[in-house]
Amino acid sequence: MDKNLKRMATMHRMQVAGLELFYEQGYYNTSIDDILKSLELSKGAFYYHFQSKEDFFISIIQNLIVQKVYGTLIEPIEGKKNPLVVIENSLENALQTAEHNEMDYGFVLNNFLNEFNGRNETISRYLRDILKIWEVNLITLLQKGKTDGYVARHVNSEAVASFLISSYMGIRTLMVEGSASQLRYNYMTQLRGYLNSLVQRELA
Amino acid sequence: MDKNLKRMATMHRMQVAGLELFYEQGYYNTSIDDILKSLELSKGAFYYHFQSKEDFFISIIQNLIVQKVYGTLIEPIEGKKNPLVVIENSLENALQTAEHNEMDYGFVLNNFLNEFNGRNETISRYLRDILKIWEVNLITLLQKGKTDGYVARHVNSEAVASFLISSYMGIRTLMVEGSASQLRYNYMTQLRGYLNSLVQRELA
DNA sequence: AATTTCACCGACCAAGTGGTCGGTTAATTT
DNA sequence: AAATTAACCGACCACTTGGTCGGTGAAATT
Repeated sequence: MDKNLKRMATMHRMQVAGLELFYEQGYYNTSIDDILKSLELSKGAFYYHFQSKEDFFISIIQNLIVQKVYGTLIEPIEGKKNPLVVIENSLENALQTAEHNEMDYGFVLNNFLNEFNGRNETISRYLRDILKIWEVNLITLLQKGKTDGYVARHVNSEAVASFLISSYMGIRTLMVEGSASQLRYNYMTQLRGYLNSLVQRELA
Repeated sequence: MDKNLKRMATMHRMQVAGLELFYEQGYYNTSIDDILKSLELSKGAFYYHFQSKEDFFISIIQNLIVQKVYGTLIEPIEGKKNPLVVIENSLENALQTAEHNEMDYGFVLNNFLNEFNGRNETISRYLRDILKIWEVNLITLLQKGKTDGYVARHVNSEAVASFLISSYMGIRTLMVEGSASQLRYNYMTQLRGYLNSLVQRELA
């Protein structure tokens, strides 16, 4: 049991350091030695715990990236009342967190998706699955919003979800270059305008 | 003169092959040898024409990427009449082109921006400059649209431009994973809804 | 005809790359 | 106390990387 704890602790340390470097420098541009150097661990330790660099990255996806996306984008919208308000708040919070992170390199999922798209199908699938979960949650929430009278009937929930995800991924990339606060503010004004067009109006 | 022609021709061949491979596999994941192999040229030829891999990529940006972005996104909107219609058409056309490209790996600018963000400041700047040109053109167009009575006065042109760019970059990333046609269609419906909220309404 | 220049060749280099493997050490089991 | 095992070390391997450099043949200059 104590053994298992140590094992888990070391693996976790590696995963955390790995995600940080992969996120900062990219997967292909980060060597296993880079990660090990920052931890003062050896190749032996790495290959004792993980089968390969790819296997290592997949474990990072499953253990860290999934939770990250869940925590910031999915849990905050689960089973809440007014979808449009909830979505607006979740995105605003996510952007604010990013803005205050001085080492921001963009939306984790988007960056890795971009790096692996068409180059590593296995990893791409894992990443796309997470995005899919977000998408499904958005769609479900919007549909429920219709029956609850918050969202207009004519709204195409799938299309709205894609549009929201797209715009969020894009603005996160733009924010990396600086003037994040201004971009966030402008983005939110436009997002509010867009969301407003989906509101179920009172019948006259 | 004839010499210069040959020089230019070889450089151009390298740049075209380079862009193709960098776009497909990423910059860091593509070696100079990869490019040379596809051209049956040698290292000597490469370093005769270019100083380094980075120098080579910068020349690709200036000679190919700039034109690409200009042709698909900037020229189609320059000096036209109704901004909202023009923008809608330019984005729809760009998405259609991407959709019919069977080897689509996303929006060139977005992909490279992602790969170099925070890792190579020199290259990042070149890429951001191109994006900036697009942005400025959008803003100018929207402002002119206000004086021409197409765009509502209250509209924040900068914010709209950022929002449009964001959403476009995002949808292009999503389209890589497949079902491009459905995504494009859905995106366009939402975009139209959004653009519609910017229209200058007739005064009653 | 002799010389210089252009465009290119390809062997070579140091510095990495992901991955292997025979140890070692401290803690558990027996 | 002896044997086993989990966790880790670090030298090593084959291979790839970006980049260098002394050539070479054909074309242009002289």
